[in-house]
Amino acid sequence: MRKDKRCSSDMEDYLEAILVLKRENKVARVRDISQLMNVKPPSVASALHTLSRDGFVIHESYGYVELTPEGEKLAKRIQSRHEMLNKFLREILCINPKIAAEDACRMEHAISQETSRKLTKFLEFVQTCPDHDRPDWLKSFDHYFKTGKRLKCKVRVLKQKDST
Amino acid sequence: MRKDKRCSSDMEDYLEAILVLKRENKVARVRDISQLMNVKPPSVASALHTLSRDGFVIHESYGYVELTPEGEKLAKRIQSRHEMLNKFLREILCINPKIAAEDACRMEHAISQETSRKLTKFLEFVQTCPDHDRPDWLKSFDHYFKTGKRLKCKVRVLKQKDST
DNA sequence: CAGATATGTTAGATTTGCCTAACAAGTAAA
DNA sequence: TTTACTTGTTAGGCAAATCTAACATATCTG
Repeated sequence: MRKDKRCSSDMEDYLEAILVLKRENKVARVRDISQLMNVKPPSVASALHTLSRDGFVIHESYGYVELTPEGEKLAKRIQSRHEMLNKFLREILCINPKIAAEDACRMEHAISQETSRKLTKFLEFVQTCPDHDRPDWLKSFDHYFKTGKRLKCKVRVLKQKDST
Repeated sequence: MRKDKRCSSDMEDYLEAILVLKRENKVARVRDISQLMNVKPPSVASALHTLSRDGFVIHESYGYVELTPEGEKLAKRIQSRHEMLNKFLREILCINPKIAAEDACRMEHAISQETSRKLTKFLEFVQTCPDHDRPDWLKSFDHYFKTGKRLKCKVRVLKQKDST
């Protein structure tokens, strides 16, 4: 099995932007990418050249930008990491949304597949928690974060039945 | 209050390496930095120039490398993030140590102060958990990760006393 | 102390990604 | 259809970070 092709964080960001634009507008154009990413059009042109050379996009002069299967796969991976990290930061750590978004943007390029998978599972675990709202320990963490003090832990009582 | 001076992730890595070397060997030399960071000595020289220009290190030709107070403060901040992330990845997510180390290395440059603080608190919370070993929900997460199935949750029983 | 070895520096090339300025192509409207 | 406007491309430059090759300094050892 051939290994996944790789690219720089910067190029990953371009792929992600292209995916977003195609979802929102059906097509991705140089101008839109440029605006979304806060770079000038020539930077986009240059990036597209690189991404095209490496087989992640198809782009003919003055045309729309298309993702290759390889490019789409990578873009989707990046984007799902982005969303997952965002959720983790906001819902578990209660980071303010603006900062969470910025952090997720950078972290998505920093984490391994293993960490990505584990974090995803972690979120799933918390979200499918039998508690109607946030699980008990997460509320307890909130309190700990705000006050530095630990709520009395109900679980403790139960656990003691195992020890004599 | 003046804002903290900033530098690139690459330069942050140099600062961190210098701090590590000073801790281990009392002094930091170009060669050691070069070996620790897997770059060639001229790259170190060039980085030291930059860091020196920006007030993070003091380095006279052929001498040891010293951190300025500013540089030391930043280096310590990076390093504590590094350790914190490492711990989080290993102890909460049970990532294999080698991968955890690599991820921590990259993530330390990606997270904001807010995320850093919250994660630190989160770790503290787990580690000061009344359970003798790992808190209940963490064991439960392990099981969830391995099997995809949720253990019956003892807490649930207790919580029900609050309803109705 | 003098040569050999290790360490550090300088010069200059390369890569990546960004920019501005100038030009080219497409689109819309008079 | 010809002019004006928008969009895209090319050329060329800059900054960061890396490298190799060549040179300089320091240190060790006979």
